[in-house]
Amino acid sequence: MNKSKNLGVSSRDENLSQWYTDTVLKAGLVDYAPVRGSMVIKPHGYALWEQIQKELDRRFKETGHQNAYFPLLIPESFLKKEAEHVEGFAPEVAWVETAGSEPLEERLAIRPTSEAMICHMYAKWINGYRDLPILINQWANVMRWEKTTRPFLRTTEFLWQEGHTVHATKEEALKETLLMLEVYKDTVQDFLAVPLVYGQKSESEKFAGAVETHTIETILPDGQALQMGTSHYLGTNFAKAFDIWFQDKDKTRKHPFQTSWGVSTRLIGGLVLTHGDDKGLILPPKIAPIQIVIVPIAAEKNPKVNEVSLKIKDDLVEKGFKVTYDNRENLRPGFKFNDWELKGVPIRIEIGPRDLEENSCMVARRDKGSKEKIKIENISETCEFLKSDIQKNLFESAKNKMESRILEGKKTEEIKKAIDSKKAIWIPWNPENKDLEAEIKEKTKATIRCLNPTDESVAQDGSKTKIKALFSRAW
RNA sequence: CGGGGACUAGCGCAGCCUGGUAGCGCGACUGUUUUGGGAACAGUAGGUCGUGGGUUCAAAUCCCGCGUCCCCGACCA
Repeated sequence: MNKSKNLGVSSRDENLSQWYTDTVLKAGLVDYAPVRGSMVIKPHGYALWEQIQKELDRRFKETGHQNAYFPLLIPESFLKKEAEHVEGFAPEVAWVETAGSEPLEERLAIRPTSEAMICHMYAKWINGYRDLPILINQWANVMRWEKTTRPFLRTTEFLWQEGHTVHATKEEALKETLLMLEVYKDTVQDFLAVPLVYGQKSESEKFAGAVETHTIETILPDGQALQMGTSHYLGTNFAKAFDIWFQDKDKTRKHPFQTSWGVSTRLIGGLVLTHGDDKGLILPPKIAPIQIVIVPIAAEKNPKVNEVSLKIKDDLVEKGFKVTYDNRENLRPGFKFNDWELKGVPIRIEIGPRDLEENSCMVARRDKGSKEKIKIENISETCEFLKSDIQKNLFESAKNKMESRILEGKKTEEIKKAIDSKKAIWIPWNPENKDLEAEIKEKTKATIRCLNPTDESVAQDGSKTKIKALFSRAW
């Protein structure tokens, strides 16, 4: 690679952080905007978000949810109603205090999340059990004034979806919480090919105002965890704070049970960090906005190259592939190969005069870097195979690598060593006994990413437990 | 939010220490030859040196404030 041309990215192994910044910028996913922590999501990056949206939205609707849209601005008094909630978000909230030159009577928060606004509305809408369940999702932007920002992974403003549901019974709400975690898990693993660990959050790590938080996380190449989505069981905490009541079948007035769940553009960050290499992005075929790029060689002198390329393109489009024909005249083929590799396109077809003589073309796969000669009549079959094989290969190799970064330990003393060697580690844990969690964080910077069931073991305080905790540092 | 670094043409950088007419490479544009892993030659265009103050006859260069970014730590989808 010719780095002096400045089209390359830095080494992934040497400095993952720098590699990430280079890659998202040079692959054209984002650009920095003038306000600290804010970014432009450029077309190639936004196309990834659109793919994620499309896939999730379909699954939300299949599970009975509807989309709606709630306002951006939340009166300060609403935000204050749930004590833990306001405390959790207070440091990150941006406020609107004036309109034109007039100071507002009440400050308005730019939503850091929408529980307050949505619960206020739900209180109006819910009267009896026949009004339940309410299963609403919204696609929106939110704002959190973060201290350290990185494109996609943590930005001041970000795009996400937030589901907010209301149920007559606790069982139904708990079931919903886990159902949506399952939807996230399937989408991320199957569609983004990003392997996950998942489970419940500890008390200290859960969402401000929730009873339970369930999470999906991936362990990145540097051994650090990235939280990629959360699903919360809110119990009646918000119903009480926002005065949401319903009259049940037994004629008594009750608070309903709620959930909320969300994933954000951070998913794109996780996708990039999981699959890239020193040439740039690698996109799994299912999410790739461009699955196949066709690069013609010496087409200006050989009109037939153009003709055949376009025919192949049409055939592949007809078969349902997302195909781009790169007929830019001013660039040589070698440049185009590198350019599309940087952008992560999974399959590349090369066609030149030599191929025409043999009725063949070259087909290259981005994940392994290999290429082979294929008869033109077999192209769509080959692409069909590559589409599923690349998807499978990316997930399996990412999964193996992730698993090699997760250790099974017995004692809390093992945590430091694991963290120092860039690993995450499971430790038998008694969640009731919390002081040690803070101490471990102090000493090792590792936090509990999630809790999972395990065989009966001895916990940190010598008690018997059937729970283990995954410790790692977090991005 | 602390500690360190950066900001000069679209991109990457030199110039700053020691103040005195803004430079290099890549890219862009025009033309010709090229095209199977980042093309070659010739010509052309492109800059209020991040921003606001100060010192000076004179500031990209020295001093102070502010902004944004990067790296490393403390807090978080």
